[in-house]
Amino acid sequence: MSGEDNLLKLVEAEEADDHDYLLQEQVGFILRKAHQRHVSIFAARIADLTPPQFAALAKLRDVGETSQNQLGTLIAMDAATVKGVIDRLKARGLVELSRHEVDKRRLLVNLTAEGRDAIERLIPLAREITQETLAPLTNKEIATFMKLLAKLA
Amino acid sequence: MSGEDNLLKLVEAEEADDHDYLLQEQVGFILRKAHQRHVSIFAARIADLTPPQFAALAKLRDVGETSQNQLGTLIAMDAATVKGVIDRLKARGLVELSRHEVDKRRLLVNLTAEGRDAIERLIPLAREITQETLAPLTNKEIATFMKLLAKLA
DNA sequence: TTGATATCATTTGCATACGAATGAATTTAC
DNA sequence: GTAAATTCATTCGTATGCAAATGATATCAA
Repeated sequence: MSGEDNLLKLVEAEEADDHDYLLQEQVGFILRKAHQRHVSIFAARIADLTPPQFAALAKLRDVGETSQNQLGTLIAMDAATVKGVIDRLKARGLVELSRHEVDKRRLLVNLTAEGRDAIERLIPLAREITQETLAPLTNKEIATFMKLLAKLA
Repeated sequence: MSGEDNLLKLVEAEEADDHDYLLQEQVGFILRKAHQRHVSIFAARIADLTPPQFAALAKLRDVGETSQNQLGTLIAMDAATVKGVIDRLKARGLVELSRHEVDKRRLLVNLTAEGRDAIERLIPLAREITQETLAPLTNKEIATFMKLLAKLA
């Protein structure tokens, strides 16, 4: 029996023997590998920033000053994770922090001039990263894939 | 202009103004979110094991005793990462380690009886995790998606 | 055979990622 | 108006994930 038959079997929820559970056909495993490949492509093109750091800068460019928590929501990071990311961007002078004047719980984050320069400079590279990540697909496949992937995210 | 128009624009490599770079349309960002969602589904169904730990056990079940390095290759983990995963499985008595008799560099990893019981018990849950992860798609969409995702991984 | 390479594993350092607990500030409910 | 609940941020602990450096062993090549 071929791997594709196994996939079909699983999809159709037919009986599947426990002894032919194949890790390499599970969506979670392949999703993890696809993500790894993307991160590797990213690192090759943008060496001095990680994808989460880039995401924070790109989103700040998009929405302007926001609270750390709100930024985390926008880029799908929990509070603990976003704190680390912002701390490191701050240490490098790419963002600046301030307290919200009315709601004193909130920590406002904004791009510095240097941070704005950096993100503007990096966006063309990010477009190339997207292209390279999707390079194994035709344009038509890309459109299909992005539509389906979005449903899973 | 709609988001889909932006996507189309990007796919077709037409000119794209730098001021409308949208993070939430980039494949890397959505891939990261889809992966996060899968991990969350996994944790809800299998609380006492992480996806990488499960992958190690499932692959050992598949191939039998192997070197730590080889196992890492099979489950797409570098040497440093796989060491941590195996150490934790060993601490819980799910795998056992031994030295290769001929090649003394190699550290052989194998399931214990307890490890084998665990993975056999978990495989049905893993099938459910796959199903739930893919639940937003129809069967036809699943087949398409898995085919395209595999090309990117 | 021995010197250069390559492989296997380990360790260190850094960066996500998230659950859980905590404290401060705000909002809601009554 | 106050007590309860919620929100925002921080901290801690654990677990990937990977680059780089190191040491031990094995293989290759001259």
